[in-house]
Amino acid sequence: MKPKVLVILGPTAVGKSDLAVEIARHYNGEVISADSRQVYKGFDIGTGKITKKEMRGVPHHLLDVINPKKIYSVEGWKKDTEKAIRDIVSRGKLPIICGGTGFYIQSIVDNIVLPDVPANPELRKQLSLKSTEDLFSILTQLDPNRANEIDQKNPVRLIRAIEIATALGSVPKPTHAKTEYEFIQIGFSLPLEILRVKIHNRLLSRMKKGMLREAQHLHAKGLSYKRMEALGLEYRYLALYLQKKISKQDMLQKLEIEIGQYARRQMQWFKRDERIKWFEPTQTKEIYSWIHTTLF
RNA sequence: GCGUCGGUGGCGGAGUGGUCAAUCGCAUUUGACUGUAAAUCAAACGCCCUCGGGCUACGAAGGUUCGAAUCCUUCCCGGCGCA
Repeated sequence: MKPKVLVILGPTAVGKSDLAVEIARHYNGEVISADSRQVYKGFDIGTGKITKKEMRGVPHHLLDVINPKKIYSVEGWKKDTEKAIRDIVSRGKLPIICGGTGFYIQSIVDNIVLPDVPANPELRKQLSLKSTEDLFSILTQLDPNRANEIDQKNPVRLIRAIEIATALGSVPKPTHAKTEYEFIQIGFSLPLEILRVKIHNRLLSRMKKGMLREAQHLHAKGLSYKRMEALGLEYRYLALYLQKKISKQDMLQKLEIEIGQYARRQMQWFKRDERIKWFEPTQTKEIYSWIHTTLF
């Protein structure tokens, strides 16, 4: 029988992290974070990273694994996570993946094998100057099949596809390898209106906790505003505010909206995976009984 | 009270006689997702039916005109200036 891995997912602000700790304590588990921003060192308050105290003795993996100046992505996360799972299982404990980055989660659950083409900064820089139309026609020449399926107006996708096609001659179809684990996915959700209220309150509390200072500090230590903007949400708007490009009020207002939109996008992603068993975070009893029967 | 500028769709804000259900931005909704995924991107968005069309709309009411968001009159509301 394959070892089981529990996956706890859901949109931002539903309260995944706390529940993950609870469940980990209950089932002798360790948590692996599936959050594309919490991997960065120093991104604490703005990402709502769990604190040592909140971990309550439960080991957490994939937090603070890299300097934010460096680019981290699915590939790295997947490799690191595979390693963490192996390690946790070998010690007879239950791995619990917890996070809201759908793509990361899917990469491990479906064991997506992505083409092994490292980023080509030189090429990316060059391509980033081109219009989407140009990018599309370049891709069409390199790999008409991929061009046929790709989102023609999405520069990020186009650039990556060109990057792969340049290295490999064409863009191979992604394959799904067999997994050595059985993933059990449980999702937490709440109606958007409620999520928005929680987001509002959380934003204020993050401000009180010194999110602004955190951003200032990161910049003082050499993290460019440009990079912060690229990372999105909190750090993007904090950076804009610190550069005096927007007012504080604007920052808070826009952030609240954008985080809500982000939550929507997360749900959009998760929605299509029918294997996910959904709960509202308050249904503790049901959650535990379901986990119990699926786990054993 | 007088003068003046203005009142446009959920909001901001174009449009100043026809081609306007009304540019655009935002919000909202729906959706995409092959190494940036908190990123990136798309569609819809007055109401009613199927393309096409019909209906109701640009503060209110009248009027001018073949035709008005656009011109005129009165009224209501807001900003500013003078009292």
